[in-house]
Amino acid sequence: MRYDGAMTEPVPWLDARERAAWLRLAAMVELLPGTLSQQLERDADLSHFEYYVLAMLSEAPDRTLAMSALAQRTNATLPRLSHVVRRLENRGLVERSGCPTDRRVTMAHLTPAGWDLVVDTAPGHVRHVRSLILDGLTSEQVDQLHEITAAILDRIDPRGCMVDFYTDPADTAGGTAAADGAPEAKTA
Amino acid sequence: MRYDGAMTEPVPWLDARERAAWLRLAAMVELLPGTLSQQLERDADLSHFEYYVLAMLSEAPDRTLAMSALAQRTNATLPRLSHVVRRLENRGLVERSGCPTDRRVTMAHLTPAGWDLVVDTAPGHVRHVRSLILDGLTSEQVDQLHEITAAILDRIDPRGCMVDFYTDPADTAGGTAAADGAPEAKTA
DNA sequence: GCGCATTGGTTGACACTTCAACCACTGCGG
DNA sequence: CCGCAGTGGTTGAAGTGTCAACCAATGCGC
Repeated sequence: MRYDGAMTEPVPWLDARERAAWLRLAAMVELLPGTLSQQLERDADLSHFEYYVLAMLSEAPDRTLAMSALAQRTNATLPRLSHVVRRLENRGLVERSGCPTDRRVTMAHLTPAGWDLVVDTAPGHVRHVRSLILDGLTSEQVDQLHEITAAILDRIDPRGCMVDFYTDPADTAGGTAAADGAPEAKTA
Repeated sequence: MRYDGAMTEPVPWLDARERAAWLRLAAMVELLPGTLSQQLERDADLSHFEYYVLAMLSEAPDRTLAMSALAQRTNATLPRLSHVVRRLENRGLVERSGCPTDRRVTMAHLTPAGWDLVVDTAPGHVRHVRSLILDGLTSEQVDQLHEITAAILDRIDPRGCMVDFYTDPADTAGGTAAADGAPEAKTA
């Protein structure tokens, strides 16, 4: 399983700048998920991923989405989503039902209780995201972060599955009032 | 467990720019760990975290570090590290031994087999990191990434535990030839 | 209309992380 | 020198993610 004993090509080692940037990125990727989940677990007994699932449903038309569509929007594999939705269903936050037109498909629907939970949880979560990420960055850095993450995602997730749902300039004018996709209160 | 029913303070919602940057960051944080581990698992049957542990040991004086020091350098909790090191020890890549001066402390030492594995694996890993992250960014963006991640880490990890070990300008001149801390071949 | 590959989704087993409890040791206050 | 709080580390149980296997339904080729 060794990589390749012979020196096939000179390895383009990282220089100090690259190394420092990469080590910090790695540290952030390691630390951020836990930090995000802590606040949500305390306030709503939800992991960040669970919140994400509920939030995406809360924004969908009819608060309903096919499992595979939901998986794309949440960057999850289908098995993972299936397990999580089952747990959320047991808590009465989500309901599953078959799709009449294509009976392979399972639709996930946000219940009123699930909606209420998202509505109650969103403000605190937005505040938390703001205080962790955005408050420490200048306006230029937010734009830079946007560009950089877009570039990296292109290479990590070639199909660009997720991520580009809310990039459409349609609502750029109105100013979407959501983090992770908080519910749009007006449509409630 | 609802967040806070009453409208205490107006929630500073995210605008379109902030939201887009945040959603991409969240997606990246979700997707990157798996992508990183895949390559290492294929080439060396190591998760990214396991590689990180071996790499940090490979750079330490005498290739040895106390468990708690190693935990800091790898952004891990002590229980997590303890489990992982036990597995690595079972594979003969690491050895544990008591510390004579403070008998509470456990020292973790990289075995020759562990060293060889890191040496063989590092080039492929560096190439992978380069192709995933750095090749898609301009030189300016690498610096921006450095600044942005530093700012975020300040807020996530107030104690700044890890991360600042290799920021010291001492070796900026020599150009450390490491990603995640690959072994410094010259010292071998 | 009959195969058959493909899609959508679920399940169970296994691996890993987290959390709380716990033990051993240190070092400080009296 | 004793008691005790704090540190360093390990362990086992419980929760979560991943992977492979599987099933049902679709729709295409013929």
